Order: sequence, then C-alpha cells, then structure tokens
Amino acid sequence: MRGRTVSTKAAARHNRVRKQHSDELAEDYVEAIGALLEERGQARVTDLQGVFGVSHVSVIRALKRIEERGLVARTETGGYELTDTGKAMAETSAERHELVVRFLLSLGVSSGQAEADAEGMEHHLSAESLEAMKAFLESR
Amino acid sequence: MRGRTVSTKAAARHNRVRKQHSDELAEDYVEAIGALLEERGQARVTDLQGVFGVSHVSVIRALKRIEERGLVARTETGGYELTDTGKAMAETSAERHELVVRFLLSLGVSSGQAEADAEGMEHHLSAESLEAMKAFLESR
DNA sequence: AGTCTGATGTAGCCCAGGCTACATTGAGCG
DNA sequence: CGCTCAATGTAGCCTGGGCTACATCAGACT
Repeated sequence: MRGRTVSTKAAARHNRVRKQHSDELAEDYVEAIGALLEERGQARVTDLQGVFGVSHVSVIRALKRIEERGLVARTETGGYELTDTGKAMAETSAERHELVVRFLLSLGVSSGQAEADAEGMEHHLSAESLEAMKAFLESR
Repeated sequence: MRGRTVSTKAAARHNRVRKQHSDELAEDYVEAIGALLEERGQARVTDLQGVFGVSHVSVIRALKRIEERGLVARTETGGYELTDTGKAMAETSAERHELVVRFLLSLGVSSGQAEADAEGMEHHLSAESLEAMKAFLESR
C-alpha cells in the first residue's frame, strides 16, 4: 500500500512544487485581470481586491511584483492592462482551467467542487498530464 | 472558451487555496517521517534535510511548528515520532498520494511525471474528486 | 585525555503575502 | 467654492519558509 521511497528525487519534486507556488499568484492575477477586462473593460486595484478578497494593499504589492515580471502594465487612466506576455499567460491559464474543470465534471464531480478543485490543482499539472486529460475527454 | 465569471466566490476559493498551502508542509513532513520510520526506523533532522533538500535550520523550524500542531513528538533518543493524529494524517496522505498516482498512470501519464504531478496536486483535491477518481479506477 | 566530526540548535537576515492605520488625490455635489 | 468619499498609495508590522554563520554537544578514534 505504501511503496513510496524516501529518495533524493523527493527534494527535486519538493523544490518544483515550491516554485509552482511562487508562480500561482501571478497566474491568478493575470487570469483575473483578463476576465475583468473582458467583462468590465477595466481592471483596477479595487476590482481585484473584490476578486481575491484581500486588502487593497496586498493587491498593490502583488501588482508591483507582477509588473516587474513584465506581465501587466499601468494604463494612462490608472488601471492595469496585460502585456503580450501577460495576455499569453492569461490565455493559457484560462484554457487550462477550463480543461481541468471539464475533466473533473466528466468524472462526475459536481460543478462547484470542480471549480474549487481546479483552482488549486491547475498550477501543478505538467503538459503531459494536461494532454492526457484532453485525450481522455476526446475519447469518450 | 472563457466563460469564467469574476464572482465573489472567487475570493472564497482563493482563500481556500491559501489555506491548503499552509497545510501542505505539515502533510509532506508527516508523510516523510512516516516513510522514514518504516524504512529506517528513525526520523531525525538530518534525514529530513536529505528528503526535502533544505537546510537543517528550515527542518528544525518546520518541525517546531508541526510539533505545536500536535502532529509529531520528540523521542527520548532525539528523533521524531508521529502522534496518533500525525499517524492518521500520514496514512491518509500516503493513500491519497497513491490514489492520485495510480489515477494519473491510468490516464497514460508516465511514471515519473505522475509522481511529480501528484506531489503538487494531492493537497488540492476534495473528498468528492478523490472519490470520483477512485470510482473511475474501479470502473475500468 | 584531547581532538575531530556529525547532529542539533540559535541568531539574525531575506522575500512573499497577509494586515491596519494613516496620507493623498480626484470627482462629484450641495 | 469647498466638502466628502472612494480609490490609491505609504509605513510598518506579522507569519511562514528559505538561508548563512556561529555555538553546542556527544561519540569515535587516536
């Protein structure tokens, strides 16, 4: 039942997961900004504060770091827009999210739970696993 | 293709994911300690340092927090053992890990990648999704 | 006994992601 | 014109998870 080995490979995996965590926030932000731009035509600090349920200060600081990474930029009107890199990331992110949700739904998971689980999982799936999920969806 | 709504529910999900992250380390530690105890009969700071590839200081601090949460306890000989709560968590954790790996393998994901992805995903799956995966495995 | 080495622990630093409390700024309105 | 209020920004603090550098401490081996 157990079979897992306490190997040195665990260290590499552990590091990979930590790195993924540091990317999650950036992905969540570009995804949210992309959605806000589509729905409301603008993405401001206050909007994002509402989305994530954190203080406006946390939003500002997060945006600063994400701006430094070249994913978003300020507009003249005080809002935020996505750079090309940001747009690409938002698109991939949204597609991946959709895929994971559809996959979970096809397994019989309820809609709300599929959304919630996808939110957590989506940053930890390799291209290989995503392809496998896609193939599975197409094969049914 | 998009369809996602920037709802207030996003805030709740976001918070849930953050909480999961704070639990991940604890789960990883009890899981590793469980495996070490099985394989070597002891779990010391140095062993865990090797497992996770971090400094012994990080291990000590993590263990301190985990000890405060009642998951592990010091042995007379200087090592660590699992409390009943810790044992239960380690067991669930290991079973869940196994399940996720088997599930990914059954989708056709390669063994190494399944291991790696499971490591990241396993902390973000609800009981409902895990059940769905189990059902899927049994139905084939 | 003395020394050397591995394991453990402490002090103190960094960064990210939270927070509250306090400024500033600008738009709308009486 | 001036007031108010919402949005934004700054200062400064907390926690968790990293780190290096420096102390112990115990056992092994001359």
